[in-house]
Amino acid sequence: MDPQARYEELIEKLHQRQYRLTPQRLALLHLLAASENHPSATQLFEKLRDQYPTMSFGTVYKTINLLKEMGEVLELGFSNDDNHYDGNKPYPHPHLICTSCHKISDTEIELPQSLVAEVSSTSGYKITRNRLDFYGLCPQCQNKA
Amino acid sequence: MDPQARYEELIEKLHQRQYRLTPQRLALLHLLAASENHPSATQLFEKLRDQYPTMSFGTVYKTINLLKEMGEVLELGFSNDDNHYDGNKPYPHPHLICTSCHKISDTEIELPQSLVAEVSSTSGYKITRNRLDFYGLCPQCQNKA
DNA sequence: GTGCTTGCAAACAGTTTGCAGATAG
DNA sequence: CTATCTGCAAACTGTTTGCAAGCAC
Repeated sequence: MDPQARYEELIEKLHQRQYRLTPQRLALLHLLAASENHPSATQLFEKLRDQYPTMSFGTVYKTINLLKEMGEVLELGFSNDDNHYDGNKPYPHPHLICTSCHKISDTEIELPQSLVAEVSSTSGYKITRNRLDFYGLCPQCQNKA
Repeated sequence: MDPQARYEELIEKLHQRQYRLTPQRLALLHLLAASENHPSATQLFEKLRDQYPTMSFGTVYKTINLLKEMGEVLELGFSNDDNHYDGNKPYPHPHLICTSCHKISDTEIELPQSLVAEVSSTSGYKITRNRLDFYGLCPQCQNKA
């Protein structure tokens, strides 16, 4: 989705729930609406601090958690690394993660729904979401080697 | 693989690298060789403490990290929850995670290799491993509802 | 004006590290 | 005998929480 349209959509959704649209929140929404690079909380914090020198991690996390509860941001959690966020496509989708430069990209393909159905029927689980990550070397890092 | 056979295989692999086979390590290997329930470090620690009251987290983690370096244990990291381990099938394979009772199970199906090939060719990545988790309600938790 | 939000600092949880004493080989 | 391992405690990192002051509405 177009980042600007997504930004306006996020504002509208916060407004509907009567959450306050502070300048700090608007700036964070703007970053998350264009988050195809899947930034971490630290990366978001650092960009926001340029505009708002008093910006704190607490504020970043509180707003992100608000959006998570609303289902409007996808959190990609890792055990070692810090979490990364996608506010443009908040629904589960597969990712490519470069093991050298650590960048996170979307894939062009989706997890086939038939596979989900097969797992559901063989296991008896009522499957609600999934997480699929591919780890490897991105084209640029292959050339560096 | 049969847990007893896997246990002996792990002992042999540590022996080959001239790591010392302390009683604490053997007990941990024994648990990990039969880890179809994907225990966390805390769960492993608690079971080990029954046999070795002086057992510490440091020891558990140090041995797990040794096995990780050797590629003999699969670590399933989560951002909120603690990490879980599989020493029986140390290679990547899809998991089912119950969102109610939080148990982790293996699936009967594998991620199709054709899908990996497709992602690799459309993205140009040299893919080395993957992670696939399905979240949902297990059959038992569906009945409780 | 009201009460949600910010900003700061302290708390928190899981994991890692450092070091002295213990022990496998 | 000696290098590695254990066990303890402190350090570390990313995230969460509590509270007083600030500001959106």
